[in-house]
Amino acid sequence: MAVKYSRQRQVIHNFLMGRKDHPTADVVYQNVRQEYPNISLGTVYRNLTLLTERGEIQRLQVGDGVDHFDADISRHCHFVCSDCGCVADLPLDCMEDMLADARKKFDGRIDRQSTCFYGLCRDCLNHPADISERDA
Amino acid sequence: MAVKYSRQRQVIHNFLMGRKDHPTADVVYQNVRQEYPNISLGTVYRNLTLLTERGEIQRLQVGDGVDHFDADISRHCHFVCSDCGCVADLPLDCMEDMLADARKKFDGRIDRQSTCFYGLCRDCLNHPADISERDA
DNA sequence: TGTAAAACAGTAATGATTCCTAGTTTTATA
DNA sequence: TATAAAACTAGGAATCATTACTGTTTTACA
Repeated sequence: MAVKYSRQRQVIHNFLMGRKDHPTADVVYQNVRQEYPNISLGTVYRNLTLLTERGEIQRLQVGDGVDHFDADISRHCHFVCSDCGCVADLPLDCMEDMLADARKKFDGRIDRQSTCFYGLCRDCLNHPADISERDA
Repeated sequence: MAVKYSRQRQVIHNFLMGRKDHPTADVVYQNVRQEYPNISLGTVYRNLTLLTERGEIQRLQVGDGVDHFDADISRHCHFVCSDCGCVADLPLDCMEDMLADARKKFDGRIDRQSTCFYGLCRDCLNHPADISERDA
């Protein structure tokens, strides 16, 4: 199935490339809709999947039940705040070594790795009041 | 909220401790039902969540859209086969170093880490016919 | 331009998980 | 042992992210 150009796909990809916060499909939809009012949510999902399959973006599953998308396809780790849910990049030098080590030890083929750290981001550490408000 | 004993919870925990393949909630349900015929799926979910919150098991989100559960709560990586979807343990020595490195570089608090490798398991590598059948 | 393939908008369907409620089990205490 | 409060259960309804379907519009190319 040849891929044809679509304005919608380009707008989606452009939007993603301008963000560093790894938005969800719905966030992409809400934002792209500002400049492209009658794009449909299905189109957003279809193109995010297509771009992912073609390796132009990557899909992140950080464990909050919603897929996030990242236009940065370099190999890097992520951090997810257990309080506010924000997702940030966390580049670590040891990723290559780890992948090599895993390939050495595992009986099978390893193609890629996904590493995610969990904790509290700086903002949530500095504003503990927000946590009690949330739990109240 | 104090935790009271429940037969269902114990059966669920026992079942998980006897498996190394990181079953999903539904697999737990289907199996536990053999010996406990009218346990409900909601009870399975509730107890898996409760056990996870109490740190007696861990929840794995490997990116197939379904939660997996692991009675082994030691720090270890996982491997997920992109073909058959099986989930296996993959212990690596470098996990401690990686966590230390992440804590050094990240401005915030890091509590835990989740690392998952993706590729083809040995069985799927050895039976490439299954792959073409699947795609056909 | 004319046409076939691919993409679209809009909406319905799916499926994992959570929520709800009335009834049951557990546990602490008398 | 009774008993009462708190926690738990079964069963089913509700939620919500994502995918599938359908008739229409774009794109690519002759």
